[in-house]
Amino acid sequence: MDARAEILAVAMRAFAERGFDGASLQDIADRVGIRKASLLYHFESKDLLRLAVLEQLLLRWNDVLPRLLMVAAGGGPRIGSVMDELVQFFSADPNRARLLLREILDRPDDMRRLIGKHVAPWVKVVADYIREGQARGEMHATVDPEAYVQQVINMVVSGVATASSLAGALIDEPPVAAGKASRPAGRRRAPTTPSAASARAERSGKELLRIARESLFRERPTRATKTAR
Amino acid sequence: MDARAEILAVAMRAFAERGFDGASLQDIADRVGIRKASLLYHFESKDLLRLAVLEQLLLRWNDVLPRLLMVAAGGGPRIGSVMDELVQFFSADPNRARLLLREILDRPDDMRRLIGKHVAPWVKVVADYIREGQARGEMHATVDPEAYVQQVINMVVSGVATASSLAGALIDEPPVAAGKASRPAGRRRAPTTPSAASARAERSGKELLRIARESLFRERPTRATKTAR
DNA sequence: CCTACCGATCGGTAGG
DNA sequence: CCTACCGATCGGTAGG
Repeated sequence: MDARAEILAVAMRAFAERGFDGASLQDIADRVGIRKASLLYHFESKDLLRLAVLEQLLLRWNDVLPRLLMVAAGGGPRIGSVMDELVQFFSADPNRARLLLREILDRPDDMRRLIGKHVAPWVKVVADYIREGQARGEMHATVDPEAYVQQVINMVVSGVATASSLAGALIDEPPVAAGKASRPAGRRRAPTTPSAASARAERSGKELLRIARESLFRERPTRATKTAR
Repeated sequence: MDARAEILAVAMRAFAERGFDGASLQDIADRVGIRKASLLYHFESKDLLRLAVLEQLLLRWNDVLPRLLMVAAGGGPRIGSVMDELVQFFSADPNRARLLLREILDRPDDMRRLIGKHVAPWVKVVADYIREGQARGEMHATVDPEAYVQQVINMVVSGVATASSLAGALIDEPPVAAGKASRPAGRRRAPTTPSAASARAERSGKELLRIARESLFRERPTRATKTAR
């Protein structure tokens, strides 16, 4: 593999998991299998490495953006698809969410500029789409489009980034099947079986989508089966 | 002021703003106005200082908890008040939200335990309250109570922590009055006037409350005018 | 609470 | 891409 690409991948993980200050160049170099000085041959400084990691993340985001905007502005009446696209991007690699969140905490002013430049434009598009939906009476008139989109983005990014701690601690596994496997009665459960973690993530993700939907659309989005009245 | 209390306050700010690794004992000591060695006389190690800061945060939370649980479980039908209590706690000092978010990112396993111990119990209470509301037909039957509360907590904490970057970049100031002050036509606006920032925060916060409400209650929360059925 | 000091590690450079 | 090295800073200790 291209050395630069491998360094970027390793650095991405390191910055996302331990933070920019917590991750050392020595540590990144070790994981790549080169000397620290060699790493600094490819990236002139730690800060330039950080910027390259961010740039790479933006590039990947630009891959899914066109699809997202087509779904939003084009024919499809499914704003749910926009959400799906968003959720999938960050769920595909939770370190993307963690990295962004850390950058926002570490360098809020820089990130405000970056978000204003790379995110605000398509948020505007989605917000306009919502305004159309409001005009057609499909969406709640009380929705504040920009603020709504901001809250949804926040929910998705932060939700993915904090899922292991928040969902892991607050959500029990779903009942699954009644008493299938014999779980020893003593302790509550294993620290976290991967399957249990994903079950929690699913419950959490389903609720996220429900909240986003229910707070946007006026009626059940599924063909109304003569609700009450 | 008590030296320990002053150190805790300064350390809280430092850890929240720069992260545990990014904040140095030297820096904290300087801001307190003592020597680093003196700081380590009050707190045996940097890690114990971190734990003391976290403990202090939990103590303050325990101050508002009883009020919150009374509102939720007691007579008041206002789950909105629970939200208000939550929002107010973190808005009163955004560093509380930043610190918690950083700890979740830095030590997810530790925080999962801490949340399971100190947060899960009252989440259960609120979730039970929601189940009652569902049984009475006041709240959507599709709500997953635990997952809902988790998402709302996530929204509030992350929302407060990232407000300056996310809301700051995505939300324009509200129209306020039409063309009251003469804003020079050239640049878009000042980097961020404090009043503009708070206006954004208000729009963002209002929408957060709306989303939480609309996705929970079946009808307009105002007195049901003979609900359907 | 201070002065004085420690080994370890940090990001980064010189030179090949 | 490497070896060899740098000054600065880190958390922490000894001793008063």
